[in-house]
Amino acid sequence: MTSHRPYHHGNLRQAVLDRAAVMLRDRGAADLSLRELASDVGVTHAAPRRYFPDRQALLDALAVEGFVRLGTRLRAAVQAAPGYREQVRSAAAAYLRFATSEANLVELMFAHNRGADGAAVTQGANAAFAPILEMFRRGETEGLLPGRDPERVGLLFVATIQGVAGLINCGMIDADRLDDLAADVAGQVLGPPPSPA
Amino acid sequence: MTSHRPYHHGNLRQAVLDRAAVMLRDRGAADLSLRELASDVGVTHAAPRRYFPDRQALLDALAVEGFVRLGTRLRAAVQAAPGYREQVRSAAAAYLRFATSEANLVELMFAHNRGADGAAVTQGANAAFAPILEMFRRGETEGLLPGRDPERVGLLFVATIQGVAGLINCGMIDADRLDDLAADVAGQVLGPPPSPA
DNA sequence: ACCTGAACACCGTTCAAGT
DNA sequence: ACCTGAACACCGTTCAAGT
Repeated sequence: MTSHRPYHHGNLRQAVLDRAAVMLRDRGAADLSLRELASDVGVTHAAPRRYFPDRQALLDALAVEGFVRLGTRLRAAVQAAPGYREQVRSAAAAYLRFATSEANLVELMFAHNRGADGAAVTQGANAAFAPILEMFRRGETEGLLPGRDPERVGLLFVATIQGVAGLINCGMIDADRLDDLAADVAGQVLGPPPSPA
Repeated sequence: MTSHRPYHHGNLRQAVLDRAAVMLRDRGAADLSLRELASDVGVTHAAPRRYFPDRQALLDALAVEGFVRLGTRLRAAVQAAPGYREQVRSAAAAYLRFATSEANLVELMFAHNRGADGAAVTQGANAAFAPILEMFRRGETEGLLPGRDPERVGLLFVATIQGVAGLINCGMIDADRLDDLAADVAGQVLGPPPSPA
């Protein structure tokens, strides 16, 4: 009960960010209050302003963190799968799992009203999608993408999977079709399977 | 200058909704203030509450209106194109044009935190996508979708095109690739073109 | 350098009261 | 039935002042 405590012990920026991530997941970006955040972390309402000049800066920082996490998941999903075709499906499933379990975060990550350094978010997004791009580039060198630009395929893959995630999150697709749809998306970009019949 | 005016002359609900649509387009859903809206329309802040029990109800109503407009555009785009393949590309292009010119509205339409009667939004979405579904059902009966479920194709089509729109709106794809990408998406769901070479 | 505390203008929501 | 006006608890943002 040491009263009149000094300032803040550790890293205030990260403490605010961590608490904000919880608040975002539970209640969404619209309900994210800087004052409540500061109070939760044990600091006055104006203190976080040293690290986040305004509310949007905090939201952007959360989006950047989200893309870091997504990139890690995607890289792991690709590495864990044995062959090219399985990698595409694994990446799709990992993306859908992340996007549906962190719906509020993903909505923020792809929001189009950003703050002064919104470029950092776009840069984070590109970094997160790097494993996807590398995967399709490998597919090209292995001759599995006949006559197709791997960048274009990667772009459509990301768009499709993000679109599916959005339709699931806003209630237009049943969530239990997740793995089913991941395979569908993979099949669409890859073309028909080799010879299942 | 007739002072001390009576209540409100016309349809307050629609007046608020119309003004809100402008505010949404210009500044986004986060900046939409019921008090400012009421003031703009010439009524006290509590008056709109008769028609929109809370802020979210207004946002949901805007989303429903958005889906009505989108459905009209999609139906027109399909009807204006001569053949099946052109219809798919035309619908894709129309969707992308709508989604990029009304970025804030589309973001709201696909938001996943909705109010008490969020089911009305989902219902509006399904109605808007009906022309797409009908288009692919026709494609099936004409034998142009060999061995594929038209509902599934329609779902992936909408997801992909909505995903592309999202990537454009958040700055991850150049907007000038719009028609190019529309053709790409159409090509992806339709398979390779008949015999262009 | 980092945080406090007061102040400003705004917000959504509620509700008794007016016409 | 429809709207007003006051009240409540909350916001983001600013800034002089403290340590």
